Amino acid sequence: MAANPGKLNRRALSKEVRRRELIDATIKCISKKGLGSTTLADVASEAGLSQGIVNLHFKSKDNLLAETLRSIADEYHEQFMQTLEESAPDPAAQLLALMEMDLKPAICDRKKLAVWFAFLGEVKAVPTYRKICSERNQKYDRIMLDLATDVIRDGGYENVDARAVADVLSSLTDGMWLSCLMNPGIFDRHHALETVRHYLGAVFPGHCKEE
Amino acid sequence: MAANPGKLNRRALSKEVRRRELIDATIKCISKKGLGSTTLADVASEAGLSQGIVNLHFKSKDNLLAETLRSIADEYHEQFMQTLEESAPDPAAQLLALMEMDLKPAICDRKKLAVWFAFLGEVKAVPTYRKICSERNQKYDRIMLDLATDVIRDGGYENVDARAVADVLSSLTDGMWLSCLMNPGIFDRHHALETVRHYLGAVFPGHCKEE
Amino acid sequence: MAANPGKLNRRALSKEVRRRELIDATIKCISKKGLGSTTLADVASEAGLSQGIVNLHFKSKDNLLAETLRSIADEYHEQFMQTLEESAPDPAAQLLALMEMDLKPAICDRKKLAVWFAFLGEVKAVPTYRKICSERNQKYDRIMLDLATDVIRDGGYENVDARAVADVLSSLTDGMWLSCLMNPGIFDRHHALETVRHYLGAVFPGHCKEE
Amino acid sequence: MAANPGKLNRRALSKEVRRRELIDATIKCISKKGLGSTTLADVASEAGLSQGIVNLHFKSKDNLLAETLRSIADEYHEQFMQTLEESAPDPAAQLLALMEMDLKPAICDRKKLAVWFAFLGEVKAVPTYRKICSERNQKYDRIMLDLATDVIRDGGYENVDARAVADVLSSLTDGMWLSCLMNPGIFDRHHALETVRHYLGAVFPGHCKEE
DNA sequence: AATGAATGAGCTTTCATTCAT
DNA sequence: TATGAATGAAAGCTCATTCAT
Repeated sequence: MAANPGKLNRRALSKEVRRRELIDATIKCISKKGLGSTTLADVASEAGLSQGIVNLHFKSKDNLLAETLRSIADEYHEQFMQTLEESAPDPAAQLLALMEMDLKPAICDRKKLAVWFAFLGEVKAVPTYRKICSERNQKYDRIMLDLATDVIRDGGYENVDARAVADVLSSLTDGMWLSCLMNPGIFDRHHALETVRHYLGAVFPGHCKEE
Repeated sequence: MAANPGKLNRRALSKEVRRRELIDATIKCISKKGLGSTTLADVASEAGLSQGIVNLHFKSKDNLLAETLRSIADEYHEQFMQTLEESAPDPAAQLLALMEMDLKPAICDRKKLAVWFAFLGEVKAVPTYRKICSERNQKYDRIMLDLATDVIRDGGYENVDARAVADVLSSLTDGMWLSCLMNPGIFDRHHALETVRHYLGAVFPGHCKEE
Repeated sequence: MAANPGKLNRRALSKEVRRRELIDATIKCISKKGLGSTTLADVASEAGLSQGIVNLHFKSKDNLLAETLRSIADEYHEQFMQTLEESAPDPAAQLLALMEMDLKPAICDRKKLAVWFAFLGEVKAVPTYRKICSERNQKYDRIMLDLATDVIRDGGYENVDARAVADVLSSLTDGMWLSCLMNPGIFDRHHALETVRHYLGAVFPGHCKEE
Repeated sequence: MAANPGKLNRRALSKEVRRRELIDATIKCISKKGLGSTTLADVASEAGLSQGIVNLHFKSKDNLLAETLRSIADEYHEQFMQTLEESAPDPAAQLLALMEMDLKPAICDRKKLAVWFAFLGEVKAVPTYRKICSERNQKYDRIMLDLATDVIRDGGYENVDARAVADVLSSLTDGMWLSCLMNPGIFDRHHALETVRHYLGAVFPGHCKEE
């Protein structure tokens, strides 16, 4: 159908590549200067491109920021689902694997966390952000809840509340991330992981022993 | 001693009152429009005063924002210390009281949390903010750690790690606040409190039974 | 007629004193920060008085500046006339005395010259300033011209143009002042005086010999 | 031919040309309104361009002003050097030519002088200005001094001080310019030139006779 | 598709001036 | 008279956006 499908593909690819480059540049800028001080000029300069480039590819700054947030959320989602699969089928192992994932250097990284919390900080004021963030959270909460339910059922922990376990685990992730963001040099990934194990060992003594 | 103490006091007072009004207006604006979209004109207008008023009393916008953050931190600090005193001397009761405090409507309030997280979101980019926030956190962490240590010693929970307990509790607070901020209408204070009790009941079964 | 003449006098005096203080403060400020950067707050602060004081005594900033310029011009005028009298009646001696006066530390002083030239710099844009400055200059030019005419007549320098002599002397003053203003540390009062004598010795060899 | 030729031209202009236009507009504005009353809006409007244009090309107002001063100094420098060359090799002729140049309508022009003295007026307060102005002056003083030395040596005026001659000539220029600036309508270029000749005739009777 | 000069709305900040005390 | 908090107009500057090339 197309006169030059190869060229079209190349073009389409190149367009996607540019968007990727710009989003990456945006992440770098926000991490360095904060959301409030990041300008389109900063982003273009970081990407080694020209002034008007962002409006060309993203139409507006608001759009670029929303896409950047979406991109971060998507990236996390991919990691999350992959971890979930790889650690199947034992729900207890899955829970632990997910918590470990949240502490992996690739995810629990000050630069990325800075961007994530920068957007979180505008959540109440920018409905678009809230939608993206809360959708993400609800999805994971649901999965964590299911896993906790399975562990309880399989392990005979009838008096443990799955909802509470899921909430604590979610909170632990948020809390550890904030700690990592705010106490650079002090925050200890290893120690954080032990805290997670401490909690899981306390509620599921048979399955998750502290090391 | 002073020639005209009454007048002096009134003047000094009035200046402090103005600053208070402007900080309150700032909090309202940030909560409504976000940190990035709050202008000095917004603040002045919210306070019912004129354009130049903020620079008159705070010298610069940056300074106003830092003072606002400090004010929020101070307010929390007061509540924290008061709660600590009122619930003394039982350390287990104190721990629970502090967690309950964090869920009090006056503190776990979307408006205030929005402001708090707005500043947190800029923490990596603005050293001033990080200093204020991390000082605050370290202080409370220390107190929570001491309380947990006391509970463990008094209750004979030799195999429980006080550090881990303190970290989980800190994380729980952050996690619940984020949940409150992001899921208006869904977040349930009572339910959150039960989650806290669920955790404390798990680590300190003799002292903090779930209701 | 006045109910309390003593008090009225004191008031009148004090009012004049305040104006004097404020004009002096203005001169200090302009000399330090320049005409363009001097604010009423600077002036009030320099005078150790409060914000609104200038508008109270001078009605407006423009007025303060005009009065300041007038004050400088008046001060110069007094010195000029006194020098003229004291060196009378020999016109050649008077000419030399006036030129020496222009180099006196009290007049050829970087601080005062800075203020004088600051106003001169706005002469084209501010008619008020031009009026004050050019009236001053015309008057002195006239006197210098008369003195030169007398010297020429008395000394038999028929082929010397009095007009030209007066112009050169006026120019010399301006040029030396500019030199003093721009080359602090390098400008040499003594040397400048010799330059003046060099000129006068050249046109009036019998009367003004170089030393 | 083009749909909007004016607009097209605007964009096509080189960066250097834009800067030139803006400096010219600045000179016009300062000459009209004075240094203290010239705003960036004035400059942009005078250039027929938009508000933000100056900050785009000059980064700041201070920078624009410094560049403007430098441009004026450069322009004078070019004229000076050209005159020096064209009137070589007779030093007496060169001296006279340079003085004549200072009185040329293109240089002894109220508009340009207003700008020059506006900057001079801020010299003590703005070190940048002083540097530009005093560098300029020192260079010309040096050249005048050399020329005077040559005339003295060549003409056998052993008892004339070259330094004094150079200083008088510099002062004459400044004085005549001030006179031109302050006495519009009265100042007479021809008469001023005669004053110069009067002086040169007095010190170098063999070389520079009055006409 | 990409550039970057130009725009202009909107921001922070300064400051002469006013006015209740 | 004197104060200094408050005003509000006007300034310099930033930056998202546009558009001719």
